Parts: sequence; C-alpha cells; structure tokens
Amino acid sequence: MSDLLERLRGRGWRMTAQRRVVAEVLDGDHVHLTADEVHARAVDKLPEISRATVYNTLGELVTLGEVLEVSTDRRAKRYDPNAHRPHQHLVCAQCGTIRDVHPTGNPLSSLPDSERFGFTIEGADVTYRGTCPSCAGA
Amino acid sequence: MSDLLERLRGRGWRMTAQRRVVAEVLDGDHVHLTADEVHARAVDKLPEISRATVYNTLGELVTLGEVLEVSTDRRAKRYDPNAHRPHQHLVCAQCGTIRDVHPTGNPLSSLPDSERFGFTIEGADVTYRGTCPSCAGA
DNA sequence: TCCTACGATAGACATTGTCTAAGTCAAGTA
DNA sequence: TACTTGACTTAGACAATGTCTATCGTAGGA
Repeated sequence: MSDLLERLRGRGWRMTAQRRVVAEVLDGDHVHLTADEVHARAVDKLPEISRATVYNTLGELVTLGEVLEVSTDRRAKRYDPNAHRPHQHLVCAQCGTIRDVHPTGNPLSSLPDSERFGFTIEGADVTYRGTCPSCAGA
Repeated sequence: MSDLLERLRGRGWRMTAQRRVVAEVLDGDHVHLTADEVHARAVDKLPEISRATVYNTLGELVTLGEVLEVSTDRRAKRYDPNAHRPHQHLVCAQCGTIRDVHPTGNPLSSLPDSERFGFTIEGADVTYRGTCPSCAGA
C-alpha cells in the first residue's frame, strides 16, 4: 500500500494534504476502520479535516478499487485497504473484531445452476461468524 | 408460517392487535421487507400502529428465531420470515432484489483450521452478487 | 369485573451518511 | 514566480434508519 499515493497521482488525482492523510490512516495494519474512526485518526494528523472530506475520499478510494467496503453488521461500513488480494471475513459476534481469511475453493461453485434464477453471478461474499479467543476466554 | 401466531402464543407472547398485524405482514411470499416497509403495510391494516412497535416486534421475532435479519447492502436491514430452512442470499447489484438460495455443501468446510485464528466458528453467511434477468435485459 | 404488568404510543434523540453553497488551493501556464 | 482555473475542502443542514423514554392502554389472569 506504500505506493498507493503514486498510483493515485498516476490516475490524475490532485494530491492534497487531506487525501494524503486519509491514505496514510488506511495504510498499515490497523485495518477495517469505520469512516468515523478514519476521521478521528485523520484529525490527529490534520485537525481541520472535515467529515465530508473523509467520506468523499473514502468513496473515491472505493470507486478506484483501492479500498473495499465491508458491511459485516448492522453498524457502520468499514473500509478494508486489502483490496488487491481476494479474501473473505471472519467476524467475532461479541466484539466485532474482523479478520481477513482465505478460504479454499471457489464459493461460486457451491451454487448450482438451478439456484441461480437466471442471474449473472459476479461474486460471493462470505462472512464467517464466530467468537474470538479473547471473548471466548472472558 | 401460518402457525406462527400459535407458536408465539405458546411461548407466552401476549397477543395484541399490533403484533398480529406485524406477523401477518411477514407472512406470505412478499419477503425481505425493510422495517419501514413492514411498518407501511402494517399501517394499512392498523392505521394507529407506531414505528417503535414495529421495530420492537421485529426485534422480538428475531430474538425468538422466527425471523432473520438480512443486511445485504448499506441500506436498511431486511427481515426474512424464512427462518426455519437454512439458506443464503442472491442479490441483484442493480435493483437490490433478494432471492433465497440453497447452495450445496457446507460453507464452513472451506475455512481451514489455519485460517480460523482460534475463533469458535458458528456459521457462515454467503451473499452471492449478480445481476437479475430483468436488469440484465434492460 | 377488576388489577396489574406488559405492551403501545409519540416524539425526542442518536448514529451514519449525503448534499450544498461558498471559500481554498494544487498544479498547469506563461 | 505570479496568475488562473476548476477541482477540492469546509461547515453545517439535511436525510435515513434505528433507539430510548415517559406515559397511556390493555390482555389475560384472579
């Protein structure tokens, strides 16, 4: 992800302090943040950044395919910078922690033609639900 | 689902006109309604029913396991009365139509131990994304 | 029939996200 | 470097969805 800024510049993105900060927040291993969490961390680095700009920038990153939206629960959408390696998600029902996981096989192969109802299938999102070790121990 | 009211009464549910109406709305084949849609249809049958009551009743039905919550997109939660037959969902990316589908195999078997990170896995929700015939034709 | 606890109600409030109008500035040009 | 322009940012209003509270009503048992 370190070359994200280069890729964006290459696509004609106007580089602003705000966009740089949002990209920096998403970089690193603290993944699956909500928009509000991204905003909070961005404010630490650039106090005057507005909420709308964070939402706009996240939306643009999603459109560009650099970040994925994840909606594992009824709460806020989360943003996953791991957009370049296909994966699914494992969610703790207690604390909401999300882990990226890589299942075997192709999930599409489990859906027979008779269950496709004429749809053109483009993909499948799998959310494994469970309890994480910390919550299980508590 | 026609015996839903009986089951609920058997569980000590106090039967009120409002709860009966909500259950009736969910009954039938017009499935996957949002809370707001349930409320709109309930108002047709019982004009003075309040939004809070619909939300409360839906929440109770979910808790009782009679109805499933489905969050396939960033929009409102949808309520699926087909709670007694395990199934997954097929969603049209254009119009948002949802179909219940029954994939083969057990989705949990695709997640190897090395990808479980110590979680106790309870289940997997699969959302197949695609384009429905109507939207593809348009 | 009467009581009472459980359920319903209206509406305030909370959370998450979108939109708008006006001001600001990155980057190209000279 | 200074100028110009349109893309970007901002604050805050607004919207959609959902939750909570105080009060009133009523289902169902005594």
